[in-house]
Amino acid sequence: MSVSNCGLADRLNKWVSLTPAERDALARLEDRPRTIRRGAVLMEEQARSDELFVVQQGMLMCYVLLDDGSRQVVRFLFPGDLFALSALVYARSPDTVVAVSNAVVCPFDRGQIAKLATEHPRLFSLILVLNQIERVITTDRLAGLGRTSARVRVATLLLSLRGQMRHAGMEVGTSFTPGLTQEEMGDAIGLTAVHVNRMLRQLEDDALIKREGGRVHLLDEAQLAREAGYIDRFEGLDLSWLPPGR
Amino acid sequence: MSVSNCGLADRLNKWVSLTPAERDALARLEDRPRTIRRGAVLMEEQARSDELFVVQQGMLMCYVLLDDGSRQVVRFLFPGDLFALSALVYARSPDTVVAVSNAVVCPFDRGQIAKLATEHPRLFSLILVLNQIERVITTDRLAGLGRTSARVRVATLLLSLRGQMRHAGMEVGTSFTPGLTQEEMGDAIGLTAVHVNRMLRQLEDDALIKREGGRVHLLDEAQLAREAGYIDRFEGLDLSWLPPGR
DNA sequence: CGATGTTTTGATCTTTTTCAACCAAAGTGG
DNA sequence: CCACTTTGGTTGAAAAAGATCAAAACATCG
Repeated sequence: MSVSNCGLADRLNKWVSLTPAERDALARLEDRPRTIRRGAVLMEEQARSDELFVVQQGMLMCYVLLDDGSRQVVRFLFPGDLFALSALVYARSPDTVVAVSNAVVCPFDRGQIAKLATEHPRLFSLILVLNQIERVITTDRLAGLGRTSARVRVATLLLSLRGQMRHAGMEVGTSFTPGLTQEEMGDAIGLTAVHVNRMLRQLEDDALIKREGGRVHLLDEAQLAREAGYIDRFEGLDLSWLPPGR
Repeated sequence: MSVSNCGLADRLNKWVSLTPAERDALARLEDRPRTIRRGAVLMEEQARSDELFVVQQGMLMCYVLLDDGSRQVVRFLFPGDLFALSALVYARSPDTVVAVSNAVVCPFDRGQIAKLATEHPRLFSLILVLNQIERVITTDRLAGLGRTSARVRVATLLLSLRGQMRHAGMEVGTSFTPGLTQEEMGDAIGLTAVHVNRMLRQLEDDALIKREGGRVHLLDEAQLAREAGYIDRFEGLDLSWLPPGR
């Protein structure tokens, strides 16, 4: 059981050393794995739902549709990510979740969270920590959309996708496969597919990246990160305040 | 003590009926009120800090500065809001916090949160709930920045500022005082001050709003909300899963 | 009253979108 | 296995949205 299935436990165990009871509790969140195929919609915006999920394998994305038909991708999900936590607050999902690649997700009941809250204060605290990290990442993206150029947004997207994959335990070196169409990229960073294409070409002409097939090579990572002002929000955490594990 | 000081307890008490012990615990978070003057910087981006805060009175904003000197306001704070929760994860603040009006805030230690986690599971759960609401609001803003026009963004800003004020227990009817310069508004919605001005004028010419002094009247709220696709994220919560209070 | 900061307006410039066409790769059905 | 459709990528030209620059009008506050 405890072999790396790339779920939540492995993610958390990098930060604290989980007790056997805690491992058990986490395992219970992931005891109903569900396989979904690329392109499948896991949850529709506005649909009733009271389940939360852990991603175990693959890549998914969350988006909202605006009145004029345009789409905004609000988040990409990778193994170890929790999602649909909004079910803790709203009866209807605020966004649509779709699988970008084949994937495995594990639904679990809201009641499990209440149980964690009373029986495993440290685990529950870690969920708050995850939430907090996400919030900071989302505000980084907010600043990117509000105040940076198309070129910088594309560079940032590449860096952050790779960063997320790395943190999810996928093997990624200086080259990786985003697995997104240029349209999807554009919807994530507020650009048209056409303009994403031009910016990718520009980055390639400037010898910052190289593309072949679906693969992207980051040729000058330092320069990219400098231009993008990219900060890895999974680095340098300080969790010394956490209550003891049970 | 329990008279409405517009702090966290009053906010939470609208959703659940707090036990005496819970009220006590919350009161302890707010036992060191600090008064700050309009314009004062409460916390600098990148500064070390391990305190969290509750807003008791007034209005503050959080922003980040980008490399090119531009600014993005990421959040406005009102009475009852928690902030600097990022201190639970990072040793350095990701953003700058400044008072937009004279204000009263209450700092408290990270350890208090750990204590809540073990002793008051329901309160701790409610903090997660607050966090979740914020996250959804932030993604709404993300979609706004990525995919909506300047006019819509200005309309949304007005509606959401008023919404936040109302939820903080301030008296606001169809007219209210944003208390922001047009530059600050622009920095919140990714526009220049000049363009904010033009959009405000346009909304006024279309008889959707009226301005006098610092006051804004929402003349046709229904139409504004329709154009903006505005959703009040403090409405319609479902907190039935919460563990019992202690 | 002078000094400073904010709002307003016009003119011009830049960035990004829109529209349209074409191409390559990958499926699909016969 | 081959036409055929579909999907995604690429490029150019024109249009639109918003930014930038500059100046003047207003406010506010010592």
